[in-house]
Amino acid sequence: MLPEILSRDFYESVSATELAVKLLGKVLVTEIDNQLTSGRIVETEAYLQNDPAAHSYIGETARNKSTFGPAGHAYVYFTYGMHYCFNVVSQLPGEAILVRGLVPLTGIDVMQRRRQQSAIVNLCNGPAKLAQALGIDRRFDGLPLISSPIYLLDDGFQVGEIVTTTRIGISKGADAKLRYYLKHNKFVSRL
DNA sequence: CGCACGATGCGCT
DNA sequence: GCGCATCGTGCGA
Repeated sequence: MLPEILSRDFYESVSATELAVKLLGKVLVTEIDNQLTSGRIVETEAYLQNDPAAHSYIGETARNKSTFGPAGHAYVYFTYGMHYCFNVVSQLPGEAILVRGLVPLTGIDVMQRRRQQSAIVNLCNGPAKLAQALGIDRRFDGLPLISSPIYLLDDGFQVGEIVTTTRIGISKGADAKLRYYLKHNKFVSRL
């Protein structure tokens, strides 16, 4: 099939956990200063309502505002004083899907330059790495994922077996199994 | 290889 | 002040 930009309905018609699974295999694209970069999503995490690990758990603030906005928009946050991470906002207020791993597809030379890293396996295997590789920063927070400079594509790719585990790098809500990744994929951030 | 830790900004208590 | 949905390096085995 011809690649299609995912429509509003894709994001609105499912729960956050379903969306986290449906995003696997889709292609994340950015176009910045005429530079096209893209990668296939192989790892996601769901952050839910009443979820102590979610940024929205404390209620709406300036930082997490985008997670309370429309589904299918970006939530980009800054952390550890140097890293950005990219999420897809889901339907219910405060819910979002963190994208943690991509297979680099287009613009690998651009990603290598942005990351100061030549090994392809190290370009997008982690949430802050893929944000840097695709040039995603604070300017992308709240943008709809429907057109340049950032959007998602369905190119008909069929995912194989999906593994479900606990989420990475959190202390509260650590036993919820809300992380999803494609089995045997080397661009997953951690096994 | 694995583990420990420092970098570094900012939102919240 | 503290702690963070991270990453890279440096050390020891």
